[in-house]
Parts: sequence; structure tokens; C-alpha cells
Amino acid sequence: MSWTDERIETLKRLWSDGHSASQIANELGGVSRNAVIGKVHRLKLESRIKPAATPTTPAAPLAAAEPVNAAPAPQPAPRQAAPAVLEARETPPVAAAPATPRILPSSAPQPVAQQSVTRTLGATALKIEPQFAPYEPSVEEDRPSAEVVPISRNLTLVQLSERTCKWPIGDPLSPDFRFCGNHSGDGSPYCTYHARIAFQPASERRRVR
DNA sequence: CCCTGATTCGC
DNA sequence: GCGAATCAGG
Repeated sequence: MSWTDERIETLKRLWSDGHSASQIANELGGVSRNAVIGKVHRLKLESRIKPAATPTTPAAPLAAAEPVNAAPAPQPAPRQAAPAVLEARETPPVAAAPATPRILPSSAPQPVAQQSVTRTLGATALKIEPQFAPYEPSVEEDRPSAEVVPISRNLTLVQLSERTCKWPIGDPLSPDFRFCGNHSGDGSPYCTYHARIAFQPASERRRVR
């Protein structure tokens, strides 16, 4: 492929639109990202307004509005307060036993069985008293709502690579159509989550479909 | 590791 | 002019 006027034009447009070199190379086809970068330099396109949100750096500002007018925290350090605090180490059990209600993953039947050792005449026998069935495909466990749904990167077609999840998201006819885009391991077309959905073992296949 | 852009340098 | 190789960084 050569740099025809049209291709160069496309290059300029995409580059100024903030597409990465690899994305552009992708769309143009027949060129590597290096070729694109090289061309960009030769054309002296450099300066792009905005890095256009690098996929690798979603950038989560979330700047916790730090109260600028917060107490200057000079902490006059009351000569007596400090020692007082130290002595008050016998902190009243205000939040003693929070009685934490354990939230467990829906999977993993947790304590599969309670073991109780029974000693019989010197011999040690292991008696297993299952409190839960080793595995019961219960209705509870089947609720997908309890499943952890990964946040997709919502990449566009051109942003996909050989290692991005190609699980479709949205209406293929809509301009908002995207792909999951999360990392897909080792040649798999999908991320682990979507691979599970896509390649459901006959036993799991049911509800989702 | 995967991805970005920047530079170099033989062709 | 071109772009693979390589470098530097996130």
C-alpha cells in the first residue's frame, strides 16, 4: 500500500480526531502503526489536541473535592490532651462486636462439610457430617443477578485487537454498537466472563440464551 | 504484558 | 519518502 492522497487525508482526519496510530493503521489497512507514526511525523502532524483517552488509561479522576477550607490542622497540641489520650487506651468497646453478617459469594457452598474427629480406641477416624450437600444446583445459585458482571471497555470495531473480547454490546445497527473489549486470554475471542456465556457447558446452559 | 508515540537508519 | 526496529514511557 502506498500513501495516496485519500489515505493521507484519512490519516490526517483520524489522527486529529485523536485515534491512536494503531487504530489508524487498522482502519487504513496494509500499514503498520509504525508506518502511520512515521507518516505522521513526515507530515508534521504532531500536536494532537487531546490524547483522546488512552484505552489503557481510562483516567478515573474522581477528584474527591478536597475541602480546601478545611481546618488548617494546626493542632495546638494540648499538653494535657495527649497524655490523656494515651491513658484512655482502655477504649470502651463502642464498636465491639459488629456482628458482621458474612456476605459470601453465591458460588462456593462454603462450609462443604463439618469435620468431626472421633477417636475410637486409639484409632483416629474421620467422620464427616455434611451440613450442606456438596453441590446442589439450587435456584438460588442460578440467579444471574448475583454474578459479577465485568465492566466492558466498550470498544469500537477498529479498536479491537487479537486480544480483546469481541463480545458484542448493543444494537449492531446502532452507531453506539460496541464490543466488550476486555482482555481475552490466549487466542480466545472473548474475555473470561463472556467466554463462559458463549461457551456454556450443557449443564449450565439454560436461562441465558 | 499490552499499548502509546518518538527516533533512528537502511532501503 | 518509507517503515521495521528500537527506544522510552504508561
